[in-house]
Amino acid sequence: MTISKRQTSMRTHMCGEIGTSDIGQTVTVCGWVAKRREHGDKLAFVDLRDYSGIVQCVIDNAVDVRSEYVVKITGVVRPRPEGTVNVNLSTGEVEIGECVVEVLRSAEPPPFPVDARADDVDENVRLQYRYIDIRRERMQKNLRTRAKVNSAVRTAMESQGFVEVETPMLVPSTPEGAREFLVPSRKEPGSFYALPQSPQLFKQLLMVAGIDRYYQIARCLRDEDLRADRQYEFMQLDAEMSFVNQDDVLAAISTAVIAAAESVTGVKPDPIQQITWREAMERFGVDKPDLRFGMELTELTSIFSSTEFKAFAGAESIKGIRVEGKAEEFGRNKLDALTDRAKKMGAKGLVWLKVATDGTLESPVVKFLSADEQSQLISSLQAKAGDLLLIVADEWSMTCEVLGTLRNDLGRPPVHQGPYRYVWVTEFPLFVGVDKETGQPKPGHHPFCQPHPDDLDKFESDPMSVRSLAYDLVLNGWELGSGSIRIHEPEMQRRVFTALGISEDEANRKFGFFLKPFTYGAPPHGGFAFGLDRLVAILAGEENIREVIAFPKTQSGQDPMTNAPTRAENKQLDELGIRVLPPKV
RNA sequence: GGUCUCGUGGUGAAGUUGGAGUUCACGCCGGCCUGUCAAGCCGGAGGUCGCGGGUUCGAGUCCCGUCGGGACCGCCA
Repeated sequence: MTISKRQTSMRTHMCGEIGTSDIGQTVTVCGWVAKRREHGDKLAFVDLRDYSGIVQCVIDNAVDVRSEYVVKITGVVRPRPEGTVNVNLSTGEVEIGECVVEVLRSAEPPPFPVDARADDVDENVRLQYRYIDIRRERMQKNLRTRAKVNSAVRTAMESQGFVEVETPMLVPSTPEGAREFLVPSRKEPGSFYALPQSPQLFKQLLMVAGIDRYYQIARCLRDEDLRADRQYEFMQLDAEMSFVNQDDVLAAISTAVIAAAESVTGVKPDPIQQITWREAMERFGVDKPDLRFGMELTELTSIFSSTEFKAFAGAESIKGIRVEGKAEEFGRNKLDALTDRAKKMGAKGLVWLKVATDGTLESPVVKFLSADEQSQLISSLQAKAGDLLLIVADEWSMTCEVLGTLRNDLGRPPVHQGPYRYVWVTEFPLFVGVDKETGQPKPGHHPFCQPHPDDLDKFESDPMSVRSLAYDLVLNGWELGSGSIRIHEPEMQRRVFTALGISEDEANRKFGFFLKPFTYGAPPHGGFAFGLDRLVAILAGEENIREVIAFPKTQSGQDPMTNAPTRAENKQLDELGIRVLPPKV
């Protein structure tokens, strides 16, 4: 026996799908009472809700049904009397009359309105009663959007020959990376599994294992502080491919992302453009540029090559942004706040100039700038009367970073506001910064990432300038995910470990179980993973991934509905060989 | 770990230089009502102002601490 998408033995129609074409039919609908309006002994209106929408049922007022009662209503679809059509309701041209009402279950009054008004309710209360919150249109839509994305991604991956393989949730703890959740072993007290931060190790081993193209919609867990775009557990499209170069991986993932976006918006996004990490930093000051607005960083270093102004003289990099028409709006307080922000990020200072109505510059520092410098500044930034100009002179990375942050602060629209601008950022540096303790370079992505073939000659002489075959996918300034071509040759891996200051002993100790399989014939391979929660949130028009997760945790990592995490029973702890320390005072 | 911010009947808010748990809307309970639709009218119930101290004749309001929510920084190879 098969069952239809909607019809069951208890109902013939969905509430929100009843329309004029059903007029005259006897229908049975099931759902929750959204609203009851009483009009004397014999007449009452009941708005019945299921996930598809709301339909008005005309009932005998003697029937006692109240908010959120679960009922089954059988009646005849009929057009509404003239003048009583409700244009705000998809079913507003019809109603169900001659109703027989069966109460399947009574209900307590809900703690908050089960409609858009609950958008203003304290999120903690919504989470405490999440099963009611999810009855609302917004949550129904978001969770169904999520399902559409998952489905589109699966279809796209499978159509490209990827094989879904499930990897374990109980894995060994790995020394690098994010803090892990640990799971105690009962059979071996004192030993622990970790919950996976990602299936990284396993998917690369699947390449050694000849799976060729692997994907998984994988749950990943990281015990790091939560944010609007971060939860302890989150879902990724995780993929890995053999015998590929970077373009192959980008093409495969682009196909999946574009399919996901199209499944939700109905519009197929343009091919995803690419920029290098260097260019992203030069133009936008961040490695996850938001391409929806301009205000790009303008290169000014050469203008001030022989300047008298001490703050600019000898600076490695001088850049500026033009904040269009904001000169008047930014008084002393706001400018001081911007300067503070820049200094907190480590900049020596922030220079601001305003363009007056006569086109001249106004600023405390203008007297230090030559007429030539001033005019070049105005022309380079294409400054016009009423503009505010912000300039930073510092080391290249600091200059970019500070202005990039100010650009986002001053110009960035909410993340979900269209248009959707996807971009691949490629050629990330292989090493980023230096470990404070060891003085050795730190991996930009992870230590198994393939260096850029054009930079191999600089590997030992100038490691910090070596690019990698690592890439990020960015949407509207949100990092969706990242990936790389991996190292598959032990010689190259040794060079990278050496540059990182990891000895052969240490490498074998930390990564042995991972490195050994590579000696048995590892194909060239690369992969990618991107966060589905973030993609769904943006496509659903939400600013917070909690809105697209059925049962999320609060910022402190708790679930107000289940009260997790809870204290373990002594009996359980005994069995696991665990003793809990008294709370720190 | 840090910065900022919020906490007042079930929900959302207002609450003035510190002066009685005061107010508004929704919801809830009861009554009226035959065309409403986030119905309308009448009546009613419902709060340890997150919690604990302090200042004061007097604290929702001021101070200190604490708990909880949120945003951000650190962190997230």
